[in-house]
Amino acid sequence: MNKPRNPKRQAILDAATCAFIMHGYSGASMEAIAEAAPVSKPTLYNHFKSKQDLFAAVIECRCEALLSTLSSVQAELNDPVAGLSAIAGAFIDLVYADEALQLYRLIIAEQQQFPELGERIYRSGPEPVLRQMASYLSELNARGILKIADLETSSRLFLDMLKGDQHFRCLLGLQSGLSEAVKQKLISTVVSFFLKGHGYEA
Amino acid sequence: MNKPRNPKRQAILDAATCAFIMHGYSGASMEAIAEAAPVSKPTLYNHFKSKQDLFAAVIECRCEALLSTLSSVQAELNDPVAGLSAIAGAFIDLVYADEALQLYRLIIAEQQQFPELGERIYRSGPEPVLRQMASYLSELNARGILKIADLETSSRLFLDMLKGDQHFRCLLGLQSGLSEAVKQKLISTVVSFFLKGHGYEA
DNA sequence: GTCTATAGATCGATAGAC
DNA sequence: GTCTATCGATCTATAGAC
Repeated sequence: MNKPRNPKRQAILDAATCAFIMHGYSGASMEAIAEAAPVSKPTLYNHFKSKQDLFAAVIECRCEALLSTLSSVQAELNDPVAGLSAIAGAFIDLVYADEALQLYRLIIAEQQQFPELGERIYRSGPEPVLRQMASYLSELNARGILKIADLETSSRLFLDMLKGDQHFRCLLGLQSGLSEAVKQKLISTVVSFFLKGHGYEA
Repeated sequence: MNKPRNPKRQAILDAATCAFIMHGYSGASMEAIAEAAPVSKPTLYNHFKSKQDLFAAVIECRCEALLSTLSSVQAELNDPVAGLSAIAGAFIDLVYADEALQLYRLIIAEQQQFPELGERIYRSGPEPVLRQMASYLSELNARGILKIADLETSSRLFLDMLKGDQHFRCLLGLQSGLSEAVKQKLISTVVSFFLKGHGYEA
């Protein structure tokens, strides 16, 4: 449908992404987006038939960009401390990234205006991560390293501790991310706590 | 400054609260708020000098309403399972309440427009809860029931597990809250996991 | 204090020339 | 496809009568 390389279209998408992130859906005007692109309004409406259409395209684009970083986490199976730490590190890098935080804000903000958006995002973002985590824990179970009864719940708790209050503080603008030192401390604390809670002896 | 009992002012605040929650700051119009109150626009501008002023008043009002429910959690000190479960239950009731979820969405959404808002909310909401939690854990330490090295971190992890992925799903509109059964299961899982992770034997 | 009426600006979206 | 110019609606905020 869309020509893959259309510089104007991409310029519009970039300007719109910036505008929606900065001012929200209602706060961003098509006029300002066209001016920032920079194209005229009719050109804008040539590429996207409406404001809603443009917004959907922006969300889709951001989602793909974020998910592409998710794929390759090589998880060590013999050393659960190293394996869980690697997963934790990748997860933190993903959800604390500036672009991710901006996307979080935008989706949560417009959930009332676009009810189907939240579900689509969750299915294509957090849910795959949860499955990947449960799958890794299942492997640890199979090797007799851990004995976890409820894989999904344990996966959730593990990720929740990594994306908890600190993440909320980022969403509120109290911090802009996690320093490397804080990140490493968080990972080691959560991993050791998680393993101890599941009866693993180091 | 403000007369404590002003029915019109309260009607405006109620209408504005509803409008901001439903459509966000930019999406809610002073015209619609005045119509819903119902008062005329000049009356509205008599009570609140601008849209920003009205928004600040709405946030303040909601914050007070939510914090008033926070105060009285009687924590059992001899039985950590019962004590932690009580705290967990109150915390869940607080953050999963419809009004709280709506407030979360609104604050996160408008963080870019009102940068100081996030900090004020955090200082008057999550931070006191964190202190209360740390204070309780400190008491358990003093009685020799637990041996927690980092009270703040442990408090955070405990609360994070209660307000994690499920809370995020609520913010995205995938669920409207927690059923009583899910809530009880979450509490018992988290409490036992937390105690085990800190070396407590039941 | 409260209303009707409206100013002044800006919004999303479009018509028509090139 | 891209532009200039503009429509019709709606927005925040205010002037003036009661």
